[in-house]
Amino acid sequence: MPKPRVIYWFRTDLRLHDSPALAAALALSPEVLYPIWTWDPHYVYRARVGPNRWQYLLDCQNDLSGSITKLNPRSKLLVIREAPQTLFSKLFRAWRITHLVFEKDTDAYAKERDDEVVRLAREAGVQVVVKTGRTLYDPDELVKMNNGKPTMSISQVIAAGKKIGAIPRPIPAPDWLPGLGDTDLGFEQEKPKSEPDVNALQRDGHEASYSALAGPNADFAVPTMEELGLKVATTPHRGGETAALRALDEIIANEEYTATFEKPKTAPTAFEPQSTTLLSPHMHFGSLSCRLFYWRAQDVVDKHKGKASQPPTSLTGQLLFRDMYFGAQAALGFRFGQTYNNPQCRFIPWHLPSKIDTSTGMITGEYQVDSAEAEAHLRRWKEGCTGFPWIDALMRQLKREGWIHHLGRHAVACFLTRGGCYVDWERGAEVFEEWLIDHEAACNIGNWQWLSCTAFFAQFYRCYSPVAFPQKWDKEGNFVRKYVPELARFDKKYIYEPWKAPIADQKKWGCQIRGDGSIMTDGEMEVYPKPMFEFPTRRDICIQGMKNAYHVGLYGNSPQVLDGSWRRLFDDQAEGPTGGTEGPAGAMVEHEDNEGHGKARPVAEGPSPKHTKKMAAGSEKKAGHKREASQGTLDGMVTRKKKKDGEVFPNRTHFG
DNA sequence: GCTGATGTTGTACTA
DNA sequence: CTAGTACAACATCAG
Repeated sequence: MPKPRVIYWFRTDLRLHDSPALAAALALSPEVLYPIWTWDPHYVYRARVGPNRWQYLLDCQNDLSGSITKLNPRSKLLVIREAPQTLFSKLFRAWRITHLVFEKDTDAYAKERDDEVVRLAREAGVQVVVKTGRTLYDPDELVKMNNGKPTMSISQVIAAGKKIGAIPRPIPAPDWLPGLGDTDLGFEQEKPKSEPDVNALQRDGHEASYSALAGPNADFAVPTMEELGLKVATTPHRGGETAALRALDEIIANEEYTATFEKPKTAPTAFEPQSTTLLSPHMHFGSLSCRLFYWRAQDVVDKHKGKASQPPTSLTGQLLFRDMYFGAQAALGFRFGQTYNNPQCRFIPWHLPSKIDTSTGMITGEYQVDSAEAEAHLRRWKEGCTGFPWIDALMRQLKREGWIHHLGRHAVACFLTRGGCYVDWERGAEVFEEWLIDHEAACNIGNWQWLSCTAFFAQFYRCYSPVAFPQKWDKEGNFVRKYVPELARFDKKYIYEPWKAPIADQKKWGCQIRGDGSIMTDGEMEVYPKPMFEFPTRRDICIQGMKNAYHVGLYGNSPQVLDGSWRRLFDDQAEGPTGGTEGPAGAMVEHEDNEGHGKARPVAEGPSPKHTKKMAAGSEKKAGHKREASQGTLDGMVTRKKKKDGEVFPNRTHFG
């Protein structure tokens, strides 16, 4: 029996420690082991990735390659520049591969890609070994133990996890690796389609990702930012397993911090050092095993029984939330990333809704500009010139550094969606996807749904104020002073609402408050924009809009959402109709032009007559429900049809 | 099916 | 400065 010739396919597991998949590869006692990375055009052209996350990936790859070489001088990470879907068949043949091993990934795209690669392996007679290692529990297992349903609350995760059993203890890194075999390729590179390219703006140089299979020097080296044509990264955060393990050691060494950590009590205004661990980007790239993190934290908690914090607020609780989002994504697939056709998402008629591809039922990546005002709000939010220093400081930190505190994410997400701009959460999620170094599709999508009260969370009347909230954490405004330096000299009395400062003081402190962000300076004087709306007014409008949408009671898979007839159930100009004229499923709906959409007004108390008149067909009244009792006069109120098991996923459209 | 408590992370006001 | 309360009101969970 000849010894196995193994490809170990690195993806989001850029580490040697606690890797069940790598251990499984070594357990085959291979003759040769090829550690490879496939430079996937999906991430180069289709997924939104900014320079900071690219840099972080390269950090991880360089560190990993170095660590591999330390274990065997005749090995390193081989970066191969072709789509895995076209590469593998050729690679199996060229290197006479017998086994392909990789870590399981339940991300919607990854699942589709891996299914295809597994198919190619079968075709080539190559055995495939897949192991879980990305989450505490296997997300598919978690869903199974949750009665086949997406995990939508932390108690469901804990209950399902109990049924699965103990979270495995981490396994040590290998102390040796087999060497590479012959690395001749002997086949042509299939160049990927570079259009459409959502990342064109991330580059300022010539894009040469696919110059040659093994790179410009034919040595399989990790690319450089320059080579990829990417703009220079501005993040101070560096990736790599070595840095990750060092950071974890430092955190765990502080037993008090580790044992008593409570997320809601960590300051979103803290910087140098931050109040949370900053381990999330390491877990995204797999340069840190979440199970190593879990057990090192849990061991400290066990040692300090009694005074230690508990899930969900503790450190281990944060990891359980991560598993919850992975479980929801694993159950829903691509639908998880959009409201349209997602049974878990409440339907809210946000501004700037996604365009839908009617043949697939998927969002296209483009959106309808139903309101010029909302479009301006989105642009100013993204660029950090809303005129609210707390929001702008966070967005500027996000753009520059690729990371902001979890509660800061709450603040800007609430502000963009249900607590200010009434813009679709999918727009915000796209910006985070582009800029976060720890962008994890499942967690990002889940958190945006949470904050926008689309799924997971529903208390829309709890609304973050861009003034009161940061005041609670940082009375001096030091965070704002760092990231919005033009306000650095303002008195703390005005630091979160500088437009209230007298003109004379503004001049004295070297910054005028005027304009919409398009003017940055005026001679010697700096300029910071006026707030783009009066927040208390907008908050009230948004809360009324949310209340109204909740009353209408549609979900992403409601027939009226699928065919576009939902518009008839919402008042024109009440916050917020989209004013669009194209139905998502191509259904043209009669609809007056929403002229002057700038002036949204709060809807009257309770649902308007329109809602009582036009019920959502397919919904039914909840007789005797206390919500109806409290609104007794509103006889047409519609609520969600109670779903029974098996009804959650109507097989209405085809996916994948 | 009902009730009451709870839900990682609100605000504004009062005492 | 901190603790408690009303605000207006959602979904889930335990019993």
